[in-house]
Amino acid sequence: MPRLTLPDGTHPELPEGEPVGGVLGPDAIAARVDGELRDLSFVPTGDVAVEPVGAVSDDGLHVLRHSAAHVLAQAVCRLWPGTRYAIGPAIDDGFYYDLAIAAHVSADDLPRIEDEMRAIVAEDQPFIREEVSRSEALARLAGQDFKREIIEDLAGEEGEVGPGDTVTLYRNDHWVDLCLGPHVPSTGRIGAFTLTSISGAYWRGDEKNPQLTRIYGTAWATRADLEAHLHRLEEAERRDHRLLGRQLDLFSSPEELGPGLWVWHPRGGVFRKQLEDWVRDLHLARGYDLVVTPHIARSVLWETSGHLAKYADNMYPPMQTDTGDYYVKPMNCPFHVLIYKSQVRSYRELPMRLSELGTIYRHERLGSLHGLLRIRGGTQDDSHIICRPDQLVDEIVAVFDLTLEIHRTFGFGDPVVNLSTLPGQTILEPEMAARATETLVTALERYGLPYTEAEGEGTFYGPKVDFHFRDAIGRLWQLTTVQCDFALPERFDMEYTGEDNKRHRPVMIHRAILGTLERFSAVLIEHYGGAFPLWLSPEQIRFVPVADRHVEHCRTLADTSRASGLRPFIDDAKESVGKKIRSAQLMKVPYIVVVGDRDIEAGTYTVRDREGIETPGVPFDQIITALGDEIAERSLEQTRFGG
RNA sequence: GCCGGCGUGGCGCAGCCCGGUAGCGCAACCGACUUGUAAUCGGUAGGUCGUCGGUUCGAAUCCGACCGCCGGCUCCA
Repeated sequence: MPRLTLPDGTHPELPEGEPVGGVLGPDAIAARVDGELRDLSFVPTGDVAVEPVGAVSDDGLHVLRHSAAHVLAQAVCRLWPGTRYAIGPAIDDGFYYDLAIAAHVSADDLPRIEDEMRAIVAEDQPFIREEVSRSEALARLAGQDFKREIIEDLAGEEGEVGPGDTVTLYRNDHWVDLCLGPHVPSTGRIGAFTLTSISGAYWRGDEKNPQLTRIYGTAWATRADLEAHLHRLEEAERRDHRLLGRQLDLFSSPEELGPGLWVWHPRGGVFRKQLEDWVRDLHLARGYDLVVTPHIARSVLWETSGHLAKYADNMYPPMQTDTGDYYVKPMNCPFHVLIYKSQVRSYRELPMRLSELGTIYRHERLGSLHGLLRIRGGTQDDSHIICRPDQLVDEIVAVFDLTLEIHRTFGFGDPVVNLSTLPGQTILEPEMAARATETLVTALERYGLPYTEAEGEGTFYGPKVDFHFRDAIGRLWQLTTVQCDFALPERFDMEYTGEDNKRHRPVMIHRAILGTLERFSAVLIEHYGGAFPLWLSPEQIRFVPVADRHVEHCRTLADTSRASGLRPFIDDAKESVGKKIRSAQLMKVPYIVVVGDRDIEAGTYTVRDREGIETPGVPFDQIITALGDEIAERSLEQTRFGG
């Protein structure tokens, strides 16, 4: 009789041939047996450690969602016999299944599919695991050519599953799928789910392969969890920068401009000025030099840099002119190299930190464009640090430090750091590649940053470290990138004269901390839900005259505010006070001051903040001082005038 | 780029399936009210229905091409 070890330390014995589920209680939907995720129906052959897996755990949700994916495919097969099913994994927050459906199915059909899924859940069909030979699996899944391909591929893999080996099938009712499992014991355990969207996806993600219909859904342990999740989605929708950008009159992308290109309106422009001035000042304070470079350059520059060889797909096509072909820049680095090379450099000049808010154009795939997050024209806070090899680690560590300082200012959570190693296609010699990666690792360890490795995600000229930051509603955004480059100095034959009076090759660090300002602005808008901290707010204080006779007084207040460096606005529309308050709130104006007879007489004012909290009797210079302080501190909280 | 959905005054939408020369709300403008913390009332103006072509006596509506927007195309049974 197998002897079990349960998490509570007890060691019950399990009758021979009995499944582990029997001892795990009613809440378990799966089990962890000696660390492996298993079905409740798993029958141990010897002594094992067993833990119950409940639906609320990460493991449990994964199992639940994977099972829901099966039910989805099963439902579609019931509705449209002849449907071929490909893959249906659990993903973050949900699941999907890729299907070749024997009919044209659109979003309108989702409720129908959902109803069919509910029927299957109501039937409470047991999930039955079977281990069968490959040939039997092929027979059982006759006509399922995607499954056949997977089974045939498995046969080709070394080790684990050789030819003739068994594969696992899961069956509920008469519907069979090739699957490793595990699954919930029966369909009745899939409680709270809903289908969310439908779209196309290629078989195995390759556009040369046939296109399948992908149906997405989400599943949770309880209805309350599902609803909370749907709420989070709504919250994300409310924060959508494309929507807020229009509502707050920040920017737009008129069709005449072209896809992925944006114009910034006055309100967006003043926001960007604040951001840009601050970033530039910060760089100057950290020993960077500001440079300015043009938007286009001759093709020879891009030949030397290697962009034309490796990056041409992402560049706008060349323009022919009387002096040859010119390309619009997709990166700033070659220009900064030219600045470096404008003189003979001494070791004493290094590190040289060249910084620019450089506008670049990339011909991104049409379908990948997305608001300001994925654009074809944008401005990077781009710097290139050119240094001696022995300065490299210190310089990278300094970049990490600046990165964290900048992101703390915006109130992001702790970063998730990735080290991306080189991709297959690179212009680097293997030896240089190894050195570059090693340097980044040393810097990460020196600064004490925990990181995970992402293989092959680096750029064509070097490996990189990326920082992802968590926003106010828990989403991660990749913002900062730091790249270590031994290739461009070589290609451009960059040199400096060393202490030994000999010529040496410098090393280059590419880094963008905010990334693209457009993209970063979008992230900030979503992070703050459009309610910017005062220092970034396009409009900082709005004066609302109660009647026409108060407009003049508002002008005086606004003038004083402006003279103190604030951005005021007077709403003298012929509307009710209530209406004007409402429109100010909708524009997320930080402070509203209603001005009427009472205030003018008293010489003090009532301040209303974004929360709608009103504080009466505040002297005007106190308002000015307080807002000045809030701006100077770049505070993330509004001033409480009540004390 | 590929697949699917969508494209109607500045914005959000109805009308399209079952062709017969466009409608609502907000915003804008004008007028009245002169107002005290999230929408005062009344009126006016504004669209050749993304573009081009086709079918038809007649097209926002049907068909085709193009342009644009949205979602997806990585997470390996």
